[in-house]
Amino acid sequence: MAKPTQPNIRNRLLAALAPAEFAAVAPMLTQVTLQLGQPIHRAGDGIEDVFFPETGFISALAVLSDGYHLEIGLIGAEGVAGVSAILGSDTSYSEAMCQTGGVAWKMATANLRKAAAEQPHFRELLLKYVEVFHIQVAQTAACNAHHELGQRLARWLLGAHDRSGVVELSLTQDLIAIMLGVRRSTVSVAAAQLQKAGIIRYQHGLITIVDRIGLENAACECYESVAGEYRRLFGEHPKDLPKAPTAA
Amino acid sequence: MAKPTQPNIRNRLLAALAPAEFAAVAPMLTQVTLQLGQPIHRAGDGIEDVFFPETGFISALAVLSDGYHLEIGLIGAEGVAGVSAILGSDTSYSEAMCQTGGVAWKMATANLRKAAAEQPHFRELLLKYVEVFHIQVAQTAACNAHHELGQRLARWLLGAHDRSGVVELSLTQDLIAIMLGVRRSTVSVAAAQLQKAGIIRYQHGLITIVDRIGLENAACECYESVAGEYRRLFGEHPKDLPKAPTAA
DNA sequence: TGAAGTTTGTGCGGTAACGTACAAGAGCGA
DNA sequence: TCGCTCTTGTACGTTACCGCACAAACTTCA
Repeated sequence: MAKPTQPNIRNRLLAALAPAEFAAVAPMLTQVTLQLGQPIHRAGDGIEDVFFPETGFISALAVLSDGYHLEIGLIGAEGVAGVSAILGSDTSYSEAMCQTGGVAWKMATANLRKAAAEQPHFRELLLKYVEVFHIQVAQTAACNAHHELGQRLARWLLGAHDRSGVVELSLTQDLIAIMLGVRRSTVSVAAAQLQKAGIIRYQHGLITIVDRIGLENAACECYESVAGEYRRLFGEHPKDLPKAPTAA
Repeated sequence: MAKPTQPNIRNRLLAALAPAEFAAVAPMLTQVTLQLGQPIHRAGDGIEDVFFPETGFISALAVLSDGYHLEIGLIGAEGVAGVSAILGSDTSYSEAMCQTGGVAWKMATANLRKAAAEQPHFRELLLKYVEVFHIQVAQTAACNAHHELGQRLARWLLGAHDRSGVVELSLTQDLIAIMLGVRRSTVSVAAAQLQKAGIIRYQHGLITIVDRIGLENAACECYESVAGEYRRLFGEHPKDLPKAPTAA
């Protein structure tokens, strides 16, 4: 249970490795459970381990000195938390926090570097992931400046749906407001509109995605644009994209 | 004139190389002149060459489908335009455009990869630069969402000052408005306030920084926070930072 | 079943920036 | 020197979101 076998791996970076590469990397992985709200990395602190999520997702957050938080990227089974370590840095510039309960593979930073040095394909994959994550952050910057909250909320829920794989998300509007960098009451209004349109349903910390297509239509282009980059990373066709299931 | 000698190099990434490494890299460099407004990379196009600025600076821009532009990062002599190529991608996700006349060293992407593979210190330096650039983008995302335009304008002017090294910047308010993702008239109001405070002076496409310290005080924390990361990249002490000169 | 804590709805004055329009000033070329 | 173009100032109604406050609804647990 503590050590992975590749057929059971859901993290797509690890799953994309050739069997020989995976065999070399597997002993460095330890399965850990992530709790809702658990801090993964703290801004300015050292990165001891990186995390390859299996289920659930992790938010990367920029933190300003007045305590303001803003999500800059979501990390799920398609990625890894701790891109700074991949690039050779010892400290995390962003805060990383688990937004759902979940399971992840933990790897010590020193092992990550060793593996990246010895497995060229692994290194290339990690760097390409860094690039797509970078694109996600850049798109988020433009999105925050230009798109309305309703669209951004829809976009965020789509990202959370993709990464969690479930239609019922344990999320308060308060938490979402922090992620999107707006007032909680502003989220409340935008969420009410989505609910009125029959796209989502929610009560008391539980959001249900009822109409995935409707949610995609309500979101800005930023969702599809970033999702396309992730598909490209894993060599998927632009069409025939596998979609997470939708509630009745 | 077409080939560099290291003592004359102003680009700090190239200047930081050991003499032997530089000797290996130098034959790959060609000096080019950049014109104001010249596109360096186009979003979605291939990256044929990367550019190490010597003088002047380049903006990286996110572009949305409605034509909206927003600057996500500034690149001057401390960096290189074309981070995607460093990470192994063939296409640029962002638009890069020269904002001032200037000179840069051009290097073919294939040569960049060859050099990075053969010169480990060069590769490490490039990846660490990518990380700091990433920090800059993330900080900009939070800044756009949270700080007022007056502060953001001051921050942007400081970045332009640092990278150009001159106090007289040939920049219209129209261009600055695009960079900051706001109306031109909004920039006009914010710029007038800075001028009234005696911090800058401007007329018809020429902005002069009169009071550098005043500008730093008018800017949000984001300037200092990112500038500190760049100092760290080049191993400078947090204090004793070299400042560009200020107009009388 | 009652109390306490959490989550959400709603209202309201305030404000930064939008969107647009027009006028005035500055520089450039004929 | 006269116009044309580029750049900047300014105005004004509109809007999205802030900042805050309070009530209502739901959940949990004693």
